[in-house]
Amino acid sequence: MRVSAEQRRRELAAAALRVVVRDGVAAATIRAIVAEAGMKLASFHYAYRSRDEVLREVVRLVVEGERETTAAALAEAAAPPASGRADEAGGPELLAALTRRTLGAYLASVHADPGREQGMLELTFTALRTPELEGVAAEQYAQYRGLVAEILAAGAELAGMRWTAPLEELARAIVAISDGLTVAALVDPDADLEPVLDLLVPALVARAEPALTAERIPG
Amino acid sequence: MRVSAEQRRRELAAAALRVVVRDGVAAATIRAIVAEAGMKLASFHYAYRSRDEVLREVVRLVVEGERETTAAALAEAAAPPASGRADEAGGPELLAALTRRTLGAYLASVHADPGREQGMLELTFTALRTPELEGVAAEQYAQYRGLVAEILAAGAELAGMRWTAPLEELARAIVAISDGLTVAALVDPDADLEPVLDLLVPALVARAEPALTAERIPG
DNA sequence: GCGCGTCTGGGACAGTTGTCCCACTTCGGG
DNA sequence: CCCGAAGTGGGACAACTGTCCCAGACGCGC
Repeated sequence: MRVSAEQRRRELAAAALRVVVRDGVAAATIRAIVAEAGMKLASFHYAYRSRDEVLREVVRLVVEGERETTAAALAEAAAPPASGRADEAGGPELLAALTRRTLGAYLASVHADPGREQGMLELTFTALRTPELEGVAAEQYAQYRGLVAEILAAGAELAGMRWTAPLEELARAIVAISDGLTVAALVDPDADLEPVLDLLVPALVARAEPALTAERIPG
Repeated sequence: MRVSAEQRRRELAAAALRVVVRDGVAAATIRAIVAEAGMKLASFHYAYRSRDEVLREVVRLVVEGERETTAAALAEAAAPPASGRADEAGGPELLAALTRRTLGAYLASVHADPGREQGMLELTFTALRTPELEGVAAEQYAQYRGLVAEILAAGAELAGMRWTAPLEELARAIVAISDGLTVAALVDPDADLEPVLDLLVPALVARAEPALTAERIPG
């Protein structure tokens, strides 16, 4: 079977991601990657120049994946409104519920597939230690913050609220909180992190106030 | 020069820690460790059975180090009271300042020596992936939480406050926050994390109330 | 139909790794 | 003083790594 180099690149990157998630970055050798992809060793250097290059691609792949997950999450968050929302629940309470639910969903995904987020953090650390991957980690996290900012904006709109702190600032805080929760969930999968969410979510929502909608301005 | 096996174990563990901090866990090969310690390769297997065994020892070493750092931090936190404290500043404000200062000091240490905390996280992740190191990560974080709980108790006492949430719960949250801030500082060393602290510290202090001291009970 | 460039297969290479071994040195107690 | 045990030195080993090479097979455009 003959496949284009571009197709091969994608398959190899996907295989590399699977290996990283399952066995960790350290185990993601070129041989392990091509085996996962069901290819021959030589095919690798036909598609990529080096191991670092695949890892860079993997990070890109992951960020893209998060983007899709985010989009899905946003759609889902917008779904349950049918049961009546903006009028029934107050803005702040709704925003808190949304924030809470989103963070909770993320945490559930970590519990469901711990290797995934651990692999991501391992990738980040590898990038930080590898000169050839300079800037990859920073870029990865900039993307994360951008995604979170989108979610924040969407959530506020949904709840009829307005953030009183810069979105980038809030996004940075949430990304940090997510990473912290991730490590906590990885190290101690049985721990109940709900109280931690209860502690942190209000701090976030405290940075929002009811938005003045067009309907309410006339008063 | 002839040294005892015990001495050699300590020196090797210390050398291993230096390598992990400077070059990462992946670079901490047996040869790199003995080179760092200025020993011969054979000396290693005379002191340790395997690489995993040193890593386990390194984690223990690190936790001990954190314990000392913590003790020093507690002493320092107790120092500035000479300028008048409990009476001058309100309990909640003081507790907030203490919390803020402690987290800030930790963050400063990450900026001062990024490799150290990255190395610690790498060690944790390695432990999570290595069957021979099962339980090491959980133990490491249990110790962390214990240390933080001590700091919390001391801080509350200093400020004449009382925590209204279980100490273990608060400690878990703070450890998670610290990890999140660590990753943020590692990935983007130039970022200003002060606003994030401003956001999170009040959430913690909100779980404290003025303690009823003996002097105030009579009323 | 066919030639040429694209892609594949298998192997080879040097470097590095963890582990082990055996001859040697050095010390401490008799 | 001297012998046995504790500690040291240097090297060897197989396994594994990233990288590279070259002969061959395939498919597409002419």
